Amino acid sequence: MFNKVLIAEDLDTISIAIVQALETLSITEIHHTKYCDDALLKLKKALHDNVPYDLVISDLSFKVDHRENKLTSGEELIEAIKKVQPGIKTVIFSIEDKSFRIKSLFNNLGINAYVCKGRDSIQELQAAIQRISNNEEVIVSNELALALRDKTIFEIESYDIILLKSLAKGQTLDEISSEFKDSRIQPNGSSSLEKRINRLKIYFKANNNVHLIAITKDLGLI
Amino acid sequence: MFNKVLIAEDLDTISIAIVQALETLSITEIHHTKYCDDALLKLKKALHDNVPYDLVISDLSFKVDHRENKLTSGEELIEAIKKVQPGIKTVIFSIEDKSFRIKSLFNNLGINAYVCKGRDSIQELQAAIQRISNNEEVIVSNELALALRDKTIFEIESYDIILLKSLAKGQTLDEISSEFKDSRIQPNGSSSLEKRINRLKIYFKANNNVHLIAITKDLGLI
DNA sequence: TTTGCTTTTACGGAAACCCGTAAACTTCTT
DNA sequence: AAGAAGTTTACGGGTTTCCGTAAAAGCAAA
Repeated sequence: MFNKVLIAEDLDTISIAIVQALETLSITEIHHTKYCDDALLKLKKALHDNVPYDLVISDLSFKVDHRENKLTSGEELIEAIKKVQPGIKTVIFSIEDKSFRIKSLFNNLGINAYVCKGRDSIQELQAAIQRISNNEEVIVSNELALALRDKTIFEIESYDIILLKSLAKGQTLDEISSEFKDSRIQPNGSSSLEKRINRLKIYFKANNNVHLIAITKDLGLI
Repeated sequence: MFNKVLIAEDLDTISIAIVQALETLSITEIHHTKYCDDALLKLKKALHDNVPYDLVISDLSFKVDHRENKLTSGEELIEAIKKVQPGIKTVIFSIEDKSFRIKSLFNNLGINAYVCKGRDSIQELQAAIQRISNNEEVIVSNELALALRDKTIFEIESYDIILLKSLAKGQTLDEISSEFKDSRIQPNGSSSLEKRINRLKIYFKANNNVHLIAITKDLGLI
């Protein structure tokens, strides 16, 4: 089992429960931060002092408040952590249940487990930690496993995200077209943009641009 | 101080912390449910047995799972509760921080306090409960108080919400027009709909319909 | 270099939007 | 009952989206 664990979770209510859950796993050193920046700092310090953490458990979204922070999300935090301590084990513990986003967490960040906050998430979290410490393979909490195996999930590129965000900002196709030309983003012909949007509309079963933006916003894609 | 309190909160991690917070206020009877339907049932039972609850603390959003539920949100739960036990005190404890929505909770549901889940929410929750038990007036957790006093907040009617939701569903103005005629919603001329949408676009500084929907979705209005 | 395939771009017409103006209808006052 | 004020609807024309077709450009294999 792990010895030293770092928790990044802003909600006081939740962090209490996580700490309790870890204590029952007889983990001796449990540290907790409410901000991503603090978590990275603690991790660097521990590494420097030769008493590194074995495991990080992080939320995805952190509330913004008066404090200025460099890292504003769990994704950014994990990315930064992997740069300074690539071998560390990571668990995401979040309310997010959109398969799109979770899939990208495994693919892009290489997390070891994803546990979805829910009605029995403490058990799931404990089980996930157990399995990671036994070096079992990547772990997804129950209901999500199915969604992720679904290979039909359309591969949305960052290009599509930029395009959708531009639309959501109220720009016309011509405006987006010239913006893309300025930023050297291709394809940038207004006709190609149309075609790309059309692909998205077909995939998401959207009647028109308004519908498309509503759907992708609901999915948390933009 | 209250004697008998009911908590409706789906996330196991959070409910643990709430229960602990209430225990330190020396509240003797604390009950907890993970589903809105169960909460209403418990409340009815207690009322029938002549040992009613004094206070309800509820989350706003509840995860959907395998179970079929009549009540799917904290709003619906509070509304149902007020029908069977109008005098009961109610607190909403949620992550939601959109002033539009919170304002409507006070106006439409008549809740006694709104506490926003955050980095120091346990203290705030305890303070709110204290104040309610002393019969002090309506309570909003700190940062929100300012937003709510802002009288400039545009009065969005339910008509506007329906209109925006129809747009977000991808319907055209003509489709919405005939739908409104069927549902006896007025005004329903496609020209009037345009005018109304235009008012919203001016208020929200939206360039076009796509932009308008993106903005209002971000605000949690739809 | 040619051939075939894919991607990108261009074009054109129909539909939906955007926006201003004006007519028709309500409602209220006198 | 007539007029004023406000609301709802109709209409017209410019812009943008929407959608099909086709040309141009890029690329790989022969």
